[in-house]
Amino acid sequence: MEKTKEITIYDIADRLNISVATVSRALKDDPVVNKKTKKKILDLAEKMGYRSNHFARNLRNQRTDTIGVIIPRLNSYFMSTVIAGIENVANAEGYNLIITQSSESFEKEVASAKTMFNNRVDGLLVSLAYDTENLDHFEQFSKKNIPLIFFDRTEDHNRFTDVLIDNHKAAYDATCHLIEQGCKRIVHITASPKRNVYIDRLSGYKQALSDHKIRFRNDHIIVGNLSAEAGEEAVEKIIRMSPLPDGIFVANDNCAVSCIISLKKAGLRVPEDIAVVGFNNDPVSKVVEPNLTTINYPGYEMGEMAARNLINHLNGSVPLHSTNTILLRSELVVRASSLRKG
Amino acid sequence: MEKTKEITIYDIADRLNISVATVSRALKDDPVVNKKTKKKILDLAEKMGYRSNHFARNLRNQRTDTIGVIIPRLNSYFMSTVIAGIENVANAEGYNLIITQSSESFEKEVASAKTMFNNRVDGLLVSLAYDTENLDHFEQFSKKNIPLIFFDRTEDHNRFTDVLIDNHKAAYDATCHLIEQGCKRIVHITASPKRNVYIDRLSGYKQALSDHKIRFRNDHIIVGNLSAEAGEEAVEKIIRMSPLPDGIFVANDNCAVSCIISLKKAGLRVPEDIAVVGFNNDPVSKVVEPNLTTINYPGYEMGEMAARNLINHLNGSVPLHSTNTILLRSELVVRASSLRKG
DNA sequence: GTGAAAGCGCTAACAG
DNA sequence: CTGTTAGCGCTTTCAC
Repeated sequence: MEKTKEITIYDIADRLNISVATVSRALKDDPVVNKKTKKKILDLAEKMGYRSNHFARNLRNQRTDTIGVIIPRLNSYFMSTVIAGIENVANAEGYNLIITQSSESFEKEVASAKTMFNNRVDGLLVSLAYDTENLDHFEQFSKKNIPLIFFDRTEDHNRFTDVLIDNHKAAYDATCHLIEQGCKRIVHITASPKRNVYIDRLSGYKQALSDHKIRFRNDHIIVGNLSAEAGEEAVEKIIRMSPLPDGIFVANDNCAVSCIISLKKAGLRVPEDIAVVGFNNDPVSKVVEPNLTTINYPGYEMGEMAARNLINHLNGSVPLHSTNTILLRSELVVRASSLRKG
Repeated sequence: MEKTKEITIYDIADRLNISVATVSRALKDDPVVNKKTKKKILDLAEKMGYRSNHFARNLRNQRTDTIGVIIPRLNSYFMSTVIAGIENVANAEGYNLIITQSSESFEKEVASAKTMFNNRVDGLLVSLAYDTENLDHFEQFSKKNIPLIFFDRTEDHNRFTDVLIDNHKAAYDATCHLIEQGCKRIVHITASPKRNVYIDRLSGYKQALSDHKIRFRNDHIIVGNLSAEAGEEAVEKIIRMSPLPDGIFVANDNCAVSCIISLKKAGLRVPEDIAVVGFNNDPVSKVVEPNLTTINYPGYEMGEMAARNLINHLNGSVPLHSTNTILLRSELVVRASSLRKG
């Protein structure tokens, strides 16, 4: 695995009989260097195949131009678009991304945080694992004033910035929509309310019921992991309920789609017997029949926003802790799976 | 953005009145260090919040423990699973990932390659952009003996390793299946055959026709970008063909699903009037009605395989250029969209 | 405008 | 088993 020798600024300096200081300056386009000298240096550097050594530079500069990203899983359309948004902004600003997946495990998240810390990322973007219960593993960043932004999945705190949608309101809107469509017995399928997103969606759901004088029933909450399998299991429970529910609000699209498929298999009509609303606006919502009513969740924008904000912190143009929560707009997208009127 | 001072091995050495060399050794768990000394060092390091400086280390070691990944886009289920596979192996082996998207643009891919080069990745995993026409931008890696592996999307060459499925055979199987189901006029929807995957799928399609004595017709090839929109446009063309085709083999699932939806809108029955087969086994293939027959494409395994292979090269346990092509198994998954018999 | 030189933090001879 | 020391390649004062 031997590599051919790297060209350094010393090689260039030698060949040109000038000092490394001048070469270093020329390479950074320092205006203090004589134009002709600069041109000579740049030309020779090109010709010799010089590339700057990031480590030497980082060692001096104490920065890495790297942003760390910790996400639960890279397996949803939503997360892909978030990453795409982050990548887009970060690359344009000359930052690299280091991405790790916590696989929804608190332990792996702690390990990831450590990796990021040791790699001295300049800043960190995090969407929390499902069962993360405290943020102690991020204290090290806050101690060193390394900016950290949570997106989508967060946790109560008052030290970092969050980029979110208003999950409470989105869930409220979704539930109200079902009620307006005539639903009176609405089941909510969600994940165990440890994470903000599920807590807030649940509270929005409850609020909508309460505002419409519908009594909240605990047995109308079905908790699972929001997978396709969870959807099937939930439907099994639902069809055994009496009286039969007439609406389902599911906290993500994949599970909602699975519910629709299972309901149909069970001989129920969607939306006539049971209306369904999902969450995320995954492309699959336009494939399932009937098409799924859902909440449009701006993943790409969320990624861009989180990255932009982080980089603003890094550039010092925005002081740390100046922003606490950035809310992105989301909206209900009504499709056939919930339309029982007009 | 001031950071609190970092602890270095010098600080530890000072406090313990020993040399930095010993500290350095202890930190790497060098067996040559006295056990008691080692324990003292490790304890103090922990207590002082020491973290090793990767740059200083890299500067010395000339390696980064970083693997670069260049992909066209992070927006498909397939690509997400590939990345998950790569990430899994890389993390387990102590490597970090730097990921960039070429956004299907040759220019961005060249820029990405340069970024990777300047970041001195130890190795590189690449899936080529759609319109990449030459591999000149990867020559720099090969010159420096930096191992480079292409996965999925590749290009003729004889210098790097490829990790692939047998696209020709998969397409052959898919087409034969349609023929066995009684299809005689099979349209193939694909992307412009610049990339191996599309070239090979086309050739598999042709071979299947020829083996069944069906004449190849140029107007049965519809070229687009395999998006959902491309699917709609393709169907518009198809329904104007006379005689009407009775089978469609689409080079990816998203587009195939869009075709099914459009065909149904046009009043055609799938599979009775037109049978459809896709490619990738994206989860959406089990949502569309009828469920989509497709090729199961092992993305996660492909990612793992590519990463594992690269790391073997890096560890020197496998000499560079020792393997040229790794073929992964793929298979036809028959579902309702193509079943016209039995 | 340019140069000399002191590190940034770590590792690996080499010497003891 | 431990210490001394010379760099890895670059940036940045401080002189000139």
